[in-house]
Amino acid sequence: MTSTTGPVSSDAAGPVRINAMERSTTATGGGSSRREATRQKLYEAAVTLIAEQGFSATTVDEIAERAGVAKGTVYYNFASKSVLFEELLRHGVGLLTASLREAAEQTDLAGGTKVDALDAMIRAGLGFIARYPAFTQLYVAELWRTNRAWQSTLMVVRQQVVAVIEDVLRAGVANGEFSDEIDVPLTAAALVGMVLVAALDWQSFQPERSLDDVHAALSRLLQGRVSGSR
Amino acid sequence: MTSTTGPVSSDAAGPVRINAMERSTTATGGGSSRREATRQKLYEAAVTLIAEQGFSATTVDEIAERAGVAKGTVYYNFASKSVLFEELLRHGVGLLTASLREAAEQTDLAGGTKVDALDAMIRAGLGFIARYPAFTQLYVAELWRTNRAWQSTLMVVRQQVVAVIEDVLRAGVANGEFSDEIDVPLTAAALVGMVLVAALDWQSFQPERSLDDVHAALSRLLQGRVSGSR
DNA sequence: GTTTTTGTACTGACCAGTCAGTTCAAGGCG
DNA sequence: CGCCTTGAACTGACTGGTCAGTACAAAAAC
Repeated sequence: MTSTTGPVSSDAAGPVRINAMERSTTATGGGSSRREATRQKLYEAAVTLIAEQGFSATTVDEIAERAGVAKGTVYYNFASKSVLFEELLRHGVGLLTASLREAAEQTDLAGGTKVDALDAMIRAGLGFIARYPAFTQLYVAELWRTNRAWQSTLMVVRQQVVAVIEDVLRAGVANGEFSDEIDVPLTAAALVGMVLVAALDWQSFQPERSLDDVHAALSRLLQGRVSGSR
Repeated sequence: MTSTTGPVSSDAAGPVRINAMERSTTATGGGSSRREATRQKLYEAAVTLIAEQGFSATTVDEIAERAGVAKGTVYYNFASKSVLFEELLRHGVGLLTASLREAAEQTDLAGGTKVDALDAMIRAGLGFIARYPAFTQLYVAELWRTNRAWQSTLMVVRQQVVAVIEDVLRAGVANGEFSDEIDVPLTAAALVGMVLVAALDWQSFQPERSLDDVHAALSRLLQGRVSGSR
């Protein structure tokens, strides 16, 4: 019921503000809010359970129980366990990319450099991970799996995240702020990894640190202020 | 049978040089080589299957079949599926840390700086991942799981990897090469993440790139040569 | 009166772990 | 050498349990 569990927290009683991806809820365009509330509860329950145990080890009965809902309801709302998971993934990644893109845009509007934009995106990424740790865990754990039914969903979802960063890197190269010798895709992947792993480590092994601490450490690394004492 | 699958390749016909952890193979002190060969086959089979599908989705029957061995043999050699997995983890991480540590030492002996050492470790890490991609996948996917039977094994194993890097960072701070304001644990985690994620991305999504390419990109990032055109 | 949820019961597949029995390899012995 | 013994290593059918997904009648909710 409480939030802090996943990327699906929005007030269940309020109007629907999910980034639309439903097949065709109803013709009215609003979508039944009762149904939507149930889905939210299922997302929240599923995201934590799957993050903790993995997809296969998590049972539909568990998800239903944690969501406070009958098992039949799960199947009334989602075609299968896998479909529930895929929609969860898409939903969460939508939130993440929106957050990153917004951070980059804000910096642009404020007349910041591209380094500033990257920095702001690091902060936004950390903020997202702090708010939705379970989702992040699940994302990392499933992203590099091959041989899985939802391979294609995973590819799409990865590309969305990386693309946001690649855009900023390319813009920086174009305006001369970054070396034109940087490898855009690899650097983007490395940056994602840096933030992801540092943040997960932070959450799992030293949760007492503040977001600012973590941000400062990563920012220093990004700007090459590691070598050179002082 | 071929290697390239996991951190468990050594020639099965050769003398036993496994990092010892056997209960009490025989009194002769050598350990049955037949048994050891079977274990190797099981490790190899398990590492790829678990990397592809995850621990829970991989069945003991599958592992046995891929290893060309009967199911009972798995249980003759390992107390349970989880134990097999834990020993696999420990074995692989042992190889990784040895490789990292060696890279750092070599640099030291050659009179290199600590930045050089980090650079050499990045290269060693990339080499390891290229040789044992399945193990790396599995490591990343399982490392941040909570609520799991092998929590403690995971903690130990993580600490071993991070410690190698932290040591170099601390040495660099001590000799004035690095700023004394860097956050050692966080920076170490970030570096691990940078290498891990960039390498997995490389393997999964742009395998045509050479190790040198990837190394160059990460090295540039490490040394802050991203900003500044040229 | 239509949509959504509930609760319970059921099915069929799948799977971790077991165990009684078989094979292997190495040493002893005639 | 060929034969036997012994214990370690291996086998694979079997068991007990679990779980995804189904079915459906009755109750809420709207």
